[in-house]
Amino acid sequence: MAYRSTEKTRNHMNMQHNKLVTAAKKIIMNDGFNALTIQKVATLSGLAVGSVYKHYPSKDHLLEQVYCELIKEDLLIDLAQITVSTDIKEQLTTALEQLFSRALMADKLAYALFAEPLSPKIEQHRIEFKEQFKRIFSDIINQGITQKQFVIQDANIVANAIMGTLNEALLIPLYWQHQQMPTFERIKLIQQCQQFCLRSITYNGDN
Amino acid sequence: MAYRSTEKTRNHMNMQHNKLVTAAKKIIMNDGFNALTIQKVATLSGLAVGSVYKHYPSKDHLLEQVYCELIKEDLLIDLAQITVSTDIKEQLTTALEQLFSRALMADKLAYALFAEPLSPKIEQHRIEFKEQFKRIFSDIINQGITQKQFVIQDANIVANAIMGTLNEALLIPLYWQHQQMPTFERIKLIQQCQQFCLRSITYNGDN
DNA sequence: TAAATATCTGAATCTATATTCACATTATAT
DNA sequence: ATATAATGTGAATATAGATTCAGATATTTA
Repeated sequence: MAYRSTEKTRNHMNMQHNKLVTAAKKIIMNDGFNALTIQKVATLSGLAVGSVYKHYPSKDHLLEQVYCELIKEDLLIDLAQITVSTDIKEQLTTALEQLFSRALMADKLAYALFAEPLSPKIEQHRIEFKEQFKRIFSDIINQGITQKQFVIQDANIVANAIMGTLNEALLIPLYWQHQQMPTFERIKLIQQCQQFCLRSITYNGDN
Repeated sequence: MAYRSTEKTRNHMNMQHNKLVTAAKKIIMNDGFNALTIQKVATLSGLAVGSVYKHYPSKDHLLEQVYCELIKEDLLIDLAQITVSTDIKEQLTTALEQLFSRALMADKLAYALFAEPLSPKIEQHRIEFKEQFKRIFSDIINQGITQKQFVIQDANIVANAIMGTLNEALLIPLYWQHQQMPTFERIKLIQQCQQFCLRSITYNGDN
């Protein structure tokens, strides 16, 4: 007589949900957040417009979730990689290399996640993730300063400058070149950004 | 019998036009480009909505003009100031100081001009102005490299990194602090950003 | 002053999307 | 098989803001 959710329905629900998220991610990776409309995700995922709202109360909720998932999957820095070495300068070098190379590999997506104009709700998440990235760097920098390996300065400002370099020297140029950058040039770009940051932080940045 | 424009009408036209531009600038300085609606400029300038379109064919045209005027009035770097010294390192120091201090003095406006999300049309102007700023720096840097005063590196990438530092280390923090930064802290911030850039470019950045 | 023409006005129109909702379909439990 | 309840559907609605336009007002010239 009654009707309760069962294994089968829950499975189906999850399938639908996956289709939805997959479609949303595809749109964002190709054309960014601002290109995403409910119509498009609905069509691409094979659901109806109204069904989208069975999974998320609003577009912003959908975008929030997708934003967080994408940044965790594709851009979050692997701390284990960084602490492989105990040498603080090597740690900094690795961290910079990871941030820049991940961003450059993620192509359009990195632009969307870091630089594309977003609604305030999602911008808030971006700020929080940026804080995470920055904290990774400011921690390393402060350690280096304590160990008298790095120049004495405000580590937070430097962390901001690193994020700025990422945006303006990597993501935005790449975006305006429509991702048409050959691999060897990408590697050179990563190295130059890395060197730029290292020189400002360590006493002998030219390696 | 006929009717032709006369001194008086042209004056009136100009007055109206001024009121319009002034109102637009006021809105942008207070709340940014995205807060500007035709309704608001109309109300604030005392014109009717329809009259706005006697002066500009579209909102974007109005914004374009205002964007360019604001950046020229408030942020463009004074080249004469820079070339006061013939010492290339001093030139770089002055240029950085000018860029950062002007931005910090312009408060919300600098955020609006450099960092706020804009429509593509206006973004194009922003890119052009940024190119101007960058060229000022890359020229100085290339000179310094030729004179063996600066580290050998791609000056364009460095110029981008400087713009990035401006955005992430100055404008955005200031914006999120709602411009509540005491003067002495602003000066410290400018100096730190300046030092950060100098260290990456010159051989002895700590002055 | 009247004819001719320009400018002014703001309500009505247009556009692009997000969101809702009445109805249709599907699944469950008996 | 049927009653009950969830889920699916997409046309209709809501919203915000840019743009237009028919009529009102103002200015010029004769």
